[in-house]
Amino acid sequence: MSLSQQEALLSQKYPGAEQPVQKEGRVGLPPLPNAVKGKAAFRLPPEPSGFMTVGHAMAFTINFLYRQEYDGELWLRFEDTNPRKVEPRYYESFRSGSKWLGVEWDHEKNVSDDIETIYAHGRRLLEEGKAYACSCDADKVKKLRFEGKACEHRDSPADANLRVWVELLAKKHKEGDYVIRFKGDMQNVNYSLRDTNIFRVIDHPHPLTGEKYSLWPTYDLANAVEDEICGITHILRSSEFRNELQQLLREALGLRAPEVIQFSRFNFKGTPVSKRLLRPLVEQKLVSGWDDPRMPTVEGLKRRGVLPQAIRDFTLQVGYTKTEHEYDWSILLSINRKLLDPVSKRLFFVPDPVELSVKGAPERKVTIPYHPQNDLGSRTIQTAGRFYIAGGDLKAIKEGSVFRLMDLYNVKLTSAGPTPTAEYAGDELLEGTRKFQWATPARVEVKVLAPDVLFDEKGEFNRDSLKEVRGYVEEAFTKLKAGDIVQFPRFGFCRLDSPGTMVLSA
RNA sequence: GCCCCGGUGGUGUAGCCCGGUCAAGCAUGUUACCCUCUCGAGGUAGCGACGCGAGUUCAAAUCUCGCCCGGGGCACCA
Repeated sequence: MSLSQQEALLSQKYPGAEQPVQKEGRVGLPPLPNAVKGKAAFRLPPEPSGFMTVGHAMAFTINFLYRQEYDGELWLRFEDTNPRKVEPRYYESFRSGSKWLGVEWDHEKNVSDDIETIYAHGRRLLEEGKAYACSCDADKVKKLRFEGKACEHRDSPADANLRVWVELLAKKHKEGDYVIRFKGDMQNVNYSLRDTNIFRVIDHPHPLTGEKYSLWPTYDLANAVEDEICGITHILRSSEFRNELQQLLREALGLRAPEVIQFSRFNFKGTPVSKRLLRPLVEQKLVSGWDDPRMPTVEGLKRRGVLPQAIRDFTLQVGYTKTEHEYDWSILLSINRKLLDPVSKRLFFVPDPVELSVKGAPERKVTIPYHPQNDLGSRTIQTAGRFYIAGGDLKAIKEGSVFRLMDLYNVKLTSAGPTPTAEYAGDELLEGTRKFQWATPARVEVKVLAPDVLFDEKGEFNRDSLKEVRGYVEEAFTKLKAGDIVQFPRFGFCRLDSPGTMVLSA
């Protein structure tokens, strides 16, 4: 059948079908399966074993956005069941980072608060013969697990297991002497289901509970119980977490099963989020710390002048998928620029400054608005015959040609030598003249740090990841407060980091 | 090795479930021009992609199979 015949048949059988409506692309995050408005609960489950990164920020944002959309509840829950990894400063990092981001949570808790409840569930598994105490050493466990064979402890009677359990709670056993294993299936293709450990002794003080407990639940049990306690309906998390074991534990304990939506980790090209890669940089002092503006930590991004709204908009725009991805900083920074543009004061910055004396320069007191369109106030500058302009700008100008000192007047370069001179060339705005920003002798010296990716394409540390540009800024710079972001025209948006030091955002 | 899960322009994503509206949308990037006393922001136009192969079908980015490539899991970590 030819196309025209098909069309004829179509309009005959289904009149109107030949004028299809354009489908609209999805805007925002996709709807959640089985989500009921007003009855959804989500969770932010960081392990406080490192600083909050963009990866966390994005995952948190997704959960928060859904909380808003479904009018649900959001838990900030610290997964602190490994006292050896957890530190107080990291809890705070997630709290302050989330606040900064604008992610508001309704409830906050630590898994370590609920150890007794988790013990109760563990005890039940033991009583019901669904778990057992095992004293095999780690190597033996591994070997038997690989072979798909059970050890002699699997069939211990419940009261014998309970006896060990009580001893464990009373700290009668050292680390490694016993573990509690959940009876799964020693033949399962998934090794993690072959009688996984759900409790182990960790002989190390916990930052919150001190020496009170030494028997700690592992992640899967803790999570299954906690999600029940919090009434979580939807779990949105990245795909390095497995679900089968938790599901089995829920069944064994009669707990509800939340919806689970998984997505790939949020990676940025040249800036991995992984602690394994980042820690050596900090330890070897290749970066100034975890809050270095090159770092993908929330503190790093903040110092770089990335606005919380930019992270939110970015997250909304890229969404989440199961595809592996490596984001380019350009999208985030582009969003950031658009947010910054209408609210950032313009200040003249002269990199690599060269002194320029202008003959016949009229003394002026110019008032220049801080923003070309929006009312952000203005500053007044007193000018005489001495200026500074950028070395790079000067090179672009031939002797005898005219350029304009932005927002001031025109000037003709009379000598380009090592001590360049110019002469006043009228106020009238001439079409096609180059316009350069400038500074007067009342200028302030600044250093601008320009962050770049931490790793090059070969995966090696980028030695050139923090370029430094020195120059002069006009006097109004002294009125800025730490954290203020301004635009240096023809240079970029910069954030005042510390006295005399700016960080280039983009 | 075993078990999952993915592959749409340089980058990110929409579309895939329910085949035709897709000679593939949007953003970023890039090029040119317009606007602007900024190389920012804004505007207009251009560039650029369905991993490969087979099958089903009148019709495949979309369904099926095989292959290739990538990621993750296989802890007394979370």
